[in-house]
Amino acid sequence: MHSDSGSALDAFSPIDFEAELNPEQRAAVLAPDGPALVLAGAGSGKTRTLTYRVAYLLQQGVWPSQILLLTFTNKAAREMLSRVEELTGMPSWKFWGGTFHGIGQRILRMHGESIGLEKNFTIMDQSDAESLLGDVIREIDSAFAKNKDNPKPKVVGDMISYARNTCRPVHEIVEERYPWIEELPVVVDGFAKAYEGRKRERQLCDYDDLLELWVKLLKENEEVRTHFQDRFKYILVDEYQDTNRVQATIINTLGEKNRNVMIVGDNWQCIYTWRGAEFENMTEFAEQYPDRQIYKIETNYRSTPGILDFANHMMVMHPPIDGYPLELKAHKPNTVLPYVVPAMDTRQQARYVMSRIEGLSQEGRSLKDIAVLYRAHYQAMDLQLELSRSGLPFTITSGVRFFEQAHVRDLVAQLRLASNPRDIAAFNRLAMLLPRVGARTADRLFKLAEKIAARDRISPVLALTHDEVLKKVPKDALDDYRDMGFTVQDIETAMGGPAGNAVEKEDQSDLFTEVVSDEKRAAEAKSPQEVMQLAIDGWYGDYMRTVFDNWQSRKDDLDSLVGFAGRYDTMEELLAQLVLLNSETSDRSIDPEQETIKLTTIHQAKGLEYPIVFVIGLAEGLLPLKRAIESGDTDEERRLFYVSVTRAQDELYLMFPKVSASGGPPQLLEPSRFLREVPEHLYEMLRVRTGW
DNA sequence: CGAGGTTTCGTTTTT
DNA sequence: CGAAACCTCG
Repeated sequence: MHSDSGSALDAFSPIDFEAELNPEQRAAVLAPDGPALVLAGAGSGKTRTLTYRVAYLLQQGVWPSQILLLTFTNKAAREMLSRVEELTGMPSWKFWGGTFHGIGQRILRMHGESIGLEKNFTIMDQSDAESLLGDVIREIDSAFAKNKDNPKPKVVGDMISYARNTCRPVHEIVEERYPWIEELPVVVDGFAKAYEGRKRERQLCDYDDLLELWVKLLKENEEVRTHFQDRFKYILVDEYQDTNRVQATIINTLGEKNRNVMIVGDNWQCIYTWRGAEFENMTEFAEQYPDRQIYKIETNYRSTPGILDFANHMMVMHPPIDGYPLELKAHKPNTVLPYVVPAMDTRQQARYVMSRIEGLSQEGRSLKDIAVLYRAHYQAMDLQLELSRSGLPFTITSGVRFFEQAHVRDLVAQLRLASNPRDIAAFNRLAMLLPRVGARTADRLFKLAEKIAARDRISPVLALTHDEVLKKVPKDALDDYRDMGFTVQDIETAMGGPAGNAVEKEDQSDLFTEVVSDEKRAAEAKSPQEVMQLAIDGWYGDYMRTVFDNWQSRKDDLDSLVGFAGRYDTMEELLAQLVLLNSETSDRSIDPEQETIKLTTIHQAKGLEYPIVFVIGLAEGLLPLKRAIESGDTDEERRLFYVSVTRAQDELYLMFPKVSASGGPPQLLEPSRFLREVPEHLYEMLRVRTGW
C-alpha cells in the first residue's frame, strides 16, 4: 500500500524547538527518559506538545516502531501522526499509533491464538453486542425477558460493560443500580458468563474484549508480554484522565521495563466516567512511578481572556481534584466577554443561532469557523430544521452514523459471515431480512447448517445452501435465501476461504472436498476492494432495490465503500476498521475545509476548537441533565460545560430556552446552575428580539 | 412462528 | 415526535 520513501530524517531541516514551543511545552518535549506526567490545560497546545515530543524522539534516533502513541479517538491519532510526518518526513504508518481499541485489535489479531482467539475473529459494534446479549438472555431465561420490571438487554449490557471496564464484579454494579430486585445480581452474573461463553465460542469480540483480552494476553503469555515490553521503548498516552482501569493496566504493564511512559491529561476534562473512566489513574500513575517528573502547561493560546475567566470561574465550584490544580492563563489580548442569551423556547433558540450565523457570515466569517454544541443529540433537532430551511450548509456529527446505516451493516454482515463462518450474529441479521424468517427460524437454520458442516466436513458457509437446510427455509424466502447463500459463498471463495475455488451452483457435493492449499488460496485471494465489489454486485444489490425506495442513494453509499476498502490490505483489517471507525463523521467525503457549520455533541467536540461557539440548552435539566441532578452527581456535567466553553477561540454564545417545548405540557426551565454561579461581570447578557 | 398494526413509552454521552 | 413493545391475526 505504501512505499518506503527513504527514512531521511536529515533531509528535513532541523526542528527549532526553541522558536516553535513555549518554555512549558519545551520542557515536556525535551524531557529526559523516565516516567513523565504532563498536565496540559484546555487549549494549551497539548497536541502540539505530543507531536513535537514524537519528533524529538525520532531526532534522538528512536525508531518509529519503538514508539507507541495512544489516543482517545482515531481522528486525534491521525492528526498527530500526520503532523509528525509533516515535521519529520516520517510516514505515519511506521508508528504504532491509534486508539486503545484499535491497537488492541491489532495485537490480538497477531498474537491472540494463545488465548483462543483466531485470526479472523469478528468485532461487534454495540448494537450487535446488544442483540447477542438479548439472544443469550432469552435463551437461558425466557421468563426474565418477558417480565417488564426487569432491565432490558441494553441496560443489562451497560451494567456488564461498566463492571468490566472498572474491573469490578458484575453483581456489585447490579446491586448498586437495582437494589430493589433481590435476585438480580446473581441472575445478571449468569447472563454475563453465558454471554462471555457465547462470544468465545463464536470468535466474537465486543469493544470491551479488545481491552480485556489484550490484558489477558499480556498476563498469560510471557513471550508476547516481553516482546512488547521490549519493543515499545517509548509510550505516549493522550487524554489519560479518560482512561479506565483496564487501559491503565495495559499502560502499566507495557511500560514496566523501559519506564519511558509519558501521559498527558487534564482532570478537568474528564467526561467519560459513565463508561468507567477514572481520573484517579492520574494519581495512581504517580504512585506507580514515584520518580515521575511533572510538567505543567497552563498557557492558553486558544481563547480570549474573557472566555478563560468564565471557564476558570465556573470551575471554582468543582470539588478540587487531588493534587494537580491547573489554571489557564490567557495569552490572547482581551476582547469581548462571552454572551449569555436567554430564548423563549428551543425554537427561538434555534432561530437566534440562525440569525446570528447569518450576521457573522455577512461580516465575512467563514461558516467553517462556527460550531454549535449541545449535550444530547436530540437537542439539535430544531436547529437542523431551521438550517435546512434556510439553506445554510451544515454537517452534523451525530445521529445515524455512516457505518450504522442498515444497508451498510447488511452488506458488511455478508463479509463478516464469509470471514468468520461462526459469526451467528451476522447470519441472523441477514436471514431476518428475508420474508417469514424471524429470530427463531434464523437460529434454527444456522445451527442446522453448522451440524451438517461438521458432519460432512465442509465449510459452514457452504452448508448454508445444503438441501437439508433449504428444506427448512420458508417457501416465501427460498429464492432470496439461496441467492444470499451463493453470494456469501462467492465472497468466501474470493477471500481465499475454505469454500474452495470451484463452487458451482449445482452439484456441489464433490467439489468442496477438494483441498485447497494455503498458497493457492493466498494467490487466489482477491483484494478487499474486489471482494467488496463482489458483495455489492451479488444478492444484496438486487435485494436492495426491492425494499428501499431510495435504493439509488443507498447504492451510492455502498459504492463508496469500495473505495474505502481499497485502503486496506486484508479483509480482517477492513472489517475491524469498519467497526472501530464507526464514530467517524457520517459525511462521505471527510473534507475539513468545506464551508459548513458544525453541529456536534460536547463529547464529540473534545479536543477540537472553533473561533465561534454556540452552546445551546444551558438549562437545569438539560445541562446538568435531569438524571444527573436526581442522582446528585453533577460534577461531570460541570466538566462537560467546561469542555464546551473552552472550545471557543473568539466568540462564545451561551444559550438556554426558558420553556421546554418538546413533548407534553410546556415546562418552565431555570437557567443552568453553572450559569447562575458565575459572577455577572464575567459575561454580557443579550436579549433576543421578540415577535418571531 | 412471523407480520403488521396499534400503543406506549421516553429521550446522554462513545470506543 | 419517533422508535421500541404489545397484540392479534394469518
